Amino acid sequence: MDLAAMPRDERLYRMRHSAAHIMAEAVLEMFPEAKFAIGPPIDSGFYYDFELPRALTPEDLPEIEQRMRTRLKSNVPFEHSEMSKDDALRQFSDQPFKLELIEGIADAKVSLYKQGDFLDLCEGPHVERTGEVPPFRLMNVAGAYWRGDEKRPMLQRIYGAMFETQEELDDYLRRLEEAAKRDHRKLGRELELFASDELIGQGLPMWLPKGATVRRLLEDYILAQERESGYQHVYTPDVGKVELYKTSGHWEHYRDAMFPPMQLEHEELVLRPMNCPHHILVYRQTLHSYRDLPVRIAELGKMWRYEKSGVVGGLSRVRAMVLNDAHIFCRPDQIIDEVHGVLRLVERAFATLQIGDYTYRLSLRDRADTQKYVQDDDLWRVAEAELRQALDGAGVEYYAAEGEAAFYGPKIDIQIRDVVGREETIATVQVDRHLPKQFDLEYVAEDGSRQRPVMIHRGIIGTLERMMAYLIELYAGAFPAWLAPVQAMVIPIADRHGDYAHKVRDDLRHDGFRVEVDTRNERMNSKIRDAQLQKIPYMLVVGDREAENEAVSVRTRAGEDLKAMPLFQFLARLQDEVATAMDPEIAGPDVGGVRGED
RNA sequence: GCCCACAUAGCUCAGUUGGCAGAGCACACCCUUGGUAAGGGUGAGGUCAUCGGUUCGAAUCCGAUUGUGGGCUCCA
Repeated sequence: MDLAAMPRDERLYRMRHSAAHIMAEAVLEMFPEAKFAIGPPIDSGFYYDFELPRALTPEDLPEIEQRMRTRLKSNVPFEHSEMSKDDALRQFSDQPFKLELIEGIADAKVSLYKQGDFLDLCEGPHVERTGEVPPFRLMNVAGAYWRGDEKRPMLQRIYGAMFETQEELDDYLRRLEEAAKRDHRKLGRELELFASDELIGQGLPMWLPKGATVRRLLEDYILAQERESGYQHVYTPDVGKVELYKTSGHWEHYRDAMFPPMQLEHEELVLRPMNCPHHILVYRQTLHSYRDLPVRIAELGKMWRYEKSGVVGGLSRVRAMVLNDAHIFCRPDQIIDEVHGVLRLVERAFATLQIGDYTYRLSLRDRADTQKYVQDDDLWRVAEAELRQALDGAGVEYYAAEGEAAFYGPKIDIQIRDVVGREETIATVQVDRHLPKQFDLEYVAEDGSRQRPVMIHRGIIGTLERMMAYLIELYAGAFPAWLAPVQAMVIPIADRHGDYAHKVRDDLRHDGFRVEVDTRNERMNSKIRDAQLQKIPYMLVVGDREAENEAVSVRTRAGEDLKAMPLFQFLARLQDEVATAMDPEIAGPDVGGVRGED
């Protein structure tokens, strides 16, 4: 079949898959004793897993690449064949991973592909000849468990990037470089947003003054939104007795991710991995009437999770985090409305934050996994139906994903992608009938009977840590004016303008803005450069002319010179900009402007 | 947790076969007082992540620990 006539996806699939085979051939040539496992195409290229006599290093990649290029030049055909399973078992008798794969095949015959002398168990399809494989680049070596199972052997995986043309490949590599530039860990240090210290520990970052300012603004924003939507905020402790988590079921289902308990005189305390049990106990403090429901209990709740040492990093994966958390206790007939309310809050917050690229995921349990999820088929079926109904009613597109549910029920997760394309959950909504039962929650119904409320777990902006990591990368560090840690830097031209510069700063601060004066003994040019690198939205240059006229000369970080204007005029402009940004319904669809600014 | 790599000044990084610890930026001081992306000079700053080993001698070689990065597994 003619490659050019195929859909792009299929063409790329064949090319990438073929490149994986060629790489396996090259690696086997270098290491005749190598055991090779599987090598599929992926989004950006391909990989292949091997068990090798020694560890590969990045220095090995050029040689493997060179051997691959030689094979491309030889332009030999990919030949398809079939053989019986018995023959295949003999053929691959010294390849344990292949043997396992063959044994897992249901058919009597297995499919194989051969290029040159290299024969691989493979369903195909491939390109016709090795010369049809386009430009590629071997990227890195990594460890990966055989069949993704941490109890099986660790193999060495080689990743390659591949696109149809050299231009596309170059473009991909350039995008990776751009992504690295806006990595929140790099910008977090450069912009003094957060830091970590060996003496504190892994996954426990400190929020520096500027990062803390942004966080506080985010907190203030979301708390205000929640108050407007009828949430009641509480404060509850970071710890609880082990007994609390035995009742909730976390101890059984979540213990591996919890910090070990602290032994006190007469009790065992644990750092909480979730806020739900505490909010349940808040609910239980009074007897609720059906008239009171829904009761919406919210908190910026700190949670502690004992994440494995290999996964923590930056702000996106930490061991102590603050979740914009809430639990809605409602009657069954209120569920759909409440879920809709949550989805509306998410959409509004995301619009304000200029988060446009997100997807809805319906996270279901893996039915085969009887350990991870509470066993109660009715509960799961009902909850799933409700979430689907809510999603359909809200008119949003979504996809279902098995094995992504909470242990007590299915979820709607709102997924975003970080700069290098890794998917992460930000917002979540979960309908839960399990915990209300565990804690014997009640409300008094119209007829005086005691009924069990349903509990909706939800987060709008997720954890402050992950949201901050995401926003740093989304904005490339150039926070919109309403969120910027410093909104304006006053730049006096000479020492004699210091008094006026401080007056400008104090006036703006008086109106609630975050303003600093650069009093260093540097030239104006140098101060502008530094304010620019700090991505401060406005630079206010003040010299003789401005001091005489109660004015400021305004320069934006985009490099635009707004010329001199009266201070009150700048103030009005800033007030207007902030108010507009914080209310996207006023702003309309065009709230952008600073996203991606570099 | 597992596989691999890495750790030198606050930051970004040099440091040759084991032989006196380096630069730029940032910081302090002095000169300079300026009009929209880096003015000049001087100076201070390091138990080369930590602990142990090999060696006449270790930033350099070996081991362990801690931390960081890329994956895997997991996950907000």
